[in-house]
Amino acid sequence: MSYEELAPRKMRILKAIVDDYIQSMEPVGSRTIAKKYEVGLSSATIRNEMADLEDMGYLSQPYSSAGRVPSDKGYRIYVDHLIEIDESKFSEYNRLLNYYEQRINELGQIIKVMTKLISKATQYTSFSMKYKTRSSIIKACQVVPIEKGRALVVVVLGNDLVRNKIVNIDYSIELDTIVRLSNILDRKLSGCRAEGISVIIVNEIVKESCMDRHLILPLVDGIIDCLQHAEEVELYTEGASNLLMHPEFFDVNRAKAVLEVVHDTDIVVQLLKKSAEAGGLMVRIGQENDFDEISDCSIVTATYRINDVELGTIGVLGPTRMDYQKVISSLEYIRKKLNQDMPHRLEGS
Amino acid sequence: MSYEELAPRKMRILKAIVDDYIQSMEPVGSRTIAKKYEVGLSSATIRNEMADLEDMGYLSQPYSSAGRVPSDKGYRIYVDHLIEIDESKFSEYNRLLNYYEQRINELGQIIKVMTKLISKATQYTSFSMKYKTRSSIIKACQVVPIEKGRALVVVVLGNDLVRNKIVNIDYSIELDTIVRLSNILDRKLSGCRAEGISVIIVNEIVKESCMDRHLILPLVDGIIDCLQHAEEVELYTEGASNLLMHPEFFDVNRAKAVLEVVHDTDIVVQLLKKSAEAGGLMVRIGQENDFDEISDCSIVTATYRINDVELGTIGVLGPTRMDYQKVISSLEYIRKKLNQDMPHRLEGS
DNA sequence: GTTAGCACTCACCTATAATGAGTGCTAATC
DNA sequence: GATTAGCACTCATTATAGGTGAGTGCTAAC
Repeated sequence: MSYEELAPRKMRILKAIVDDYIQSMEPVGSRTIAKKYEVGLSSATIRNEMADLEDMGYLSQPYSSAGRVPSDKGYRIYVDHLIEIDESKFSEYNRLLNYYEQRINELGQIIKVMTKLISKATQYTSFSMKYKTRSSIIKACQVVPIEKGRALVVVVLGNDLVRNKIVNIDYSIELDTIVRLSNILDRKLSGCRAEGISVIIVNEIVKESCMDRHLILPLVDGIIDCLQHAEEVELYTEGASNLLMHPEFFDVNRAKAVLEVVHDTDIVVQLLKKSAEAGGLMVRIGQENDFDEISDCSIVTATYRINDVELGTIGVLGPTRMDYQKVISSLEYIRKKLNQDMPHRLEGS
Repeated sequence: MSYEELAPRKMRILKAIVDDYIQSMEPVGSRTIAKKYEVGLSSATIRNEMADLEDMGYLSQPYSSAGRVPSDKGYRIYVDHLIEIDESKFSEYNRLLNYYEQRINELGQIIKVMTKLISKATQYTSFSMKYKTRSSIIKACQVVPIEKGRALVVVVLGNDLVRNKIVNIDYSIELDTIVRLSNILDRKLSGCRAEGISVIIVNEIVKESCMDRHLILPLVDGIIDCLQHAEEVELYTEGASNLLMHPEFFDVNRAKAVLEVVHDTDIVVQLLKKSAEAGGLMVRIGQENDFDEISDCSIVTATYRINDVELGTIGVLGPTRMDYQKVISSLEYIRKKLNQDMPHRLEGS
């Protein structure tokens, strides 16, 4: 969709309307704009401009003599051209972040904390998603004997994520055989990409171990299982009930529909993944969302990368009448923060 | 609290009132009882009995000329003495359960599925909690080398739960040293209870490995870390938004307060743990709950054990006006089901 | 001990009127 | 030609008042 250029004055008025409506949720009238915002114009002139903006589809009127309300198209132009990102206000994040700093020991944890902060600060619902691994190179793998007939397969993946699975093995296999096997598997498979475990490699393992194929297969299957699970994502939701604070969800049915989406892991992951594809920041407004249940909601997502390694995606879901400025600024702020903090963290522990 | 004995007729009337109110949420009048329920009495007589029941605190009146509503005390006597558990209706569970049966591969999974079914069937919110491990005997432990200076500690616990942690080790340690160390650790610590890793054992390990103490300590610390995390619980929530379907939560503020509790992992765990202490089935009605936010809610919890091994706790949260009969029957049904299914599962995979 | 009858209470519903924020249009002004 | 002031009109929202009915407590009769 391309948007015709709008005269600067129309832009100013549109911005004022959206700003006001975001704050009050009341249809905003021409007099309000004339009084509260510094557009040196009378209400009558503004009235005319508003009529134009409505004709162009940026505003709409709930009923004939009410004020104007931004349409999805209006929000879109607001988000694309009228927002002023202001990161100066987020010192609160810093304070809270420092508090957590010391106890953060895992890569994903920092994003989790951010998610919590965002939901607190914005009063919307926020999500964070992290691929359990993306660069699924096998860094190391090992077989741990548990007891006769059973062993644990452990795989360490490219980004230090660990996956494991208990497998049943032949009763006849002795403990030290497992240790030997474990070393062979580790040597053969380390460095492999997930999809690179070919039959050829398995054959080599069989040959080198001098053992029967059917004794080894359960172990290899276990390893492959670990890798498949590795494509899973970890989802973290914060502040779902915040949505109930916003008047648009005072109606129980609306609220229920939205909360069902919020609690549906599959849908949320789908939504966040879209952002990852697009890369960087993404705003989907109202009907632009694929799901009808949230056609009166907006989603802002940001996917963070360092050295082309995808760290995760953070998303915020709120009513279409969302404080885009605050949300977008927050996510941008976090991007800076991550770029600043993560590199040393990545080489560090 | 001890409750005075109630005359059988009063009991019958009380049951009728609670049954009706649970279904309709409307204050129930004497005429309704006389017509809909088979107590061969006139409305006037019932009126007198109701007045008595109100005096005794089992009922209350929203306003002077309205019907009666059960009080917490009324629900209590209903739950304790008037419920008929009927498990015949839950064939639906069976059908759904069979569908999932094949894909259940983990111990806790079956409880998760049950949780989902319950929330669907009852239209309330349900939880399941599982200790990540309770019998924290070390079944096996192993050190997996990842790369120079780093290794992965893996601990398999009594109930087949696996925990792991990446630790930094001295740069000078060679790969085969780790393998040797791993075997020593496994031999020395297998069979240990979590709290039984004494300094003596560590000293033995140091001696046998002929290595410096400070080289080994990071590994031992890693193992201990794994065990400490083992006391954590896993919580699973299903159907949070179901609560919004019940009229008592049409008010946004009530709904928000309750949903906040539902989403607060710590509080929910606390609630469910209480049940574990009490053992078996537990019903907490309205004000009996420790948290004000849910003083208009009831919680039914059931902790399941087999051979004194705690499998987990399932809980249902809904409005005080809850279909206790259905909820309690469901949880009892599941207890039967678990006793039937789990034993072979436990020895099996 | 039980029941029928009756006056009384009080939430809830409905209709109507009053209010006021906001508009579109027209004519006067810069 | 663009801007503004003025005015009649629209329509959601709020307040008020009367009517309705479910349910009670009490009394007297069975």
